[in-house]
Amino acid sequence: MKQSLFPQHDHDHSDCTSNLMKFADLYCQQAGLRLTKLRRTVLEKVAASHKAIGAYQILDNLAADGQKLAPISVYRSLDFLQEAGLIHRLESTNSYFACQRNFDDDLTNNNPISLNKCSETSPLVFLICDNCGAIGEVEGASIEPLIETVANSEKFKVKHSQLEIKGTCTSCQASS
Amino acid sequence: MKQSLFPQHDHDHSDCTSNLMKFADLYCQQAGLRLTKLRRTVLEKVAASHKAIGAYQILDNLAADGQKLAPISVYRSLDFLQEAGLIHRLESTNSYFACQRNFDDDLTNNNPISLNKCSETSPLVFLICDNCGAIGEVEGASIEPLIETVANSEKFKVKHSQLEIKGTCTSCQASS
DNA sequence: CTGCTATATGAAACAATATTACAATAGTTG
DNA sequence: CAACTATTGTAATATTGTTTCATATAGCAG
Ligand SMILES: [Zn+2]
Ligand SMILES: [Zn+2]
Ligand SMILES: [Zn+2]
Ligand SMILES: [Zn+2]
Repeated sequence: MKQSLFPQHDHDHSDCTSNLMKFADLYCQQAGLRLTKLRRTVLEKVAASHKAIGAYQILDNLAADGQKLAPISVYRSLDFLQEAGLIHRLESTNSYFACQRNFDDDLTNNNPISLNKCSETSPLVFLICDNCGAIGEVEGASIEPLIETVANSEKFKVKHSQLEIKGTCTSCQASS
Repeated sequence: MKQSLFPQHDHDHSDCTSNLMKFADLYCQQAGLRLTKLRRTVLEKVAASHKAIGAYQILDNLAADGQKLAPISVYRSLDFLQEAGLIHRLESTNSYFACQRNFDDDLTNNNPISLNKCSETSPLVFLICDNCGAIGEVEGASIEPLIETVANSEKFKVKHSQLEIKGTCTSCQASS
């Protein structure tokens, strides 16, 4: 059962985070990646909402928790998490959000974790609500052929692509 | 006759710039936009190559010409030029490049200038060579329906979208 | 032309984002 | 344990972009 990319503003987000963290633990373990305490904490901060968060917001956030870090520490964790495909970076706003592609299925069905689920070799497609800040991540498969076509016509060799679509999400349209 | 998005590295770029500046003058005049001396100079700097250039590079560049400006002056000009659709901003690299969509036809055929040629309401699609830095700008029309489809399925109201595709251009593949 | 007004530019300080370089510590392996 | 690699700490610095207020200039009405 397919659920909306944009959860209701008042949904119970604790489910989202617990699933996400559970997935992250399993995924890193199986991929041989070290989700250290710091990296895990940073991921929790990023995953705390469906909005994108800035590096310095995370920094302040951690400071408020009593954990005072230098910017570089946060950036290093963000780099790791991005490499791992657990978070993405919104280029247009210098901010980061947790990858929300449906790992729920894998977890609830006890499927093996798909290691390359969010590999950056497939195109990234994001719907960004400029009202509430929520991000909806779309499976990039549908634009892949189109990108191939464009690239082939120019004999351009594609390594990575990212599509950022800005506008207004359903929830925000309803409450306007 | 359609020419490649990626000109040869050794092409005569003076044609590109003179056409571009001629178009910019006409376009701004007809659109009632004021392409002031400063804005025009900044546009020349941006259009000096098919690569993207950073705001502070432009600043240094102008300083080398004896024109010492504050950052804000450059940013204001860049904002104007972007609003006018004469340049674009690469979000992933905080840099700016001149819009190269074919105005040549209009100029050589004495067609009326199409005022909304590069309106930001249509999707922007860029091919970015990570070797030589050249940008190829693709007519976004082909991905428009796809974006519509994705957005409609989520009842998302699109305002703006930008697709950045990174890889290697033909010229650079040849000389590798 | 003269003064009025809107637009554009100048100048200085500052804010936000990100990186470099090197030291210290923790984890892993033999 | 010793040696090695990966991670984190610390401090300084680089890069990118904005706020604020003052000044200049273009376009226009009288
Ligand atoms: Zn949630
Ligand atoms: Zn919203
Ligand atoms: Zn050229
Ligand atoms: Zn190239």
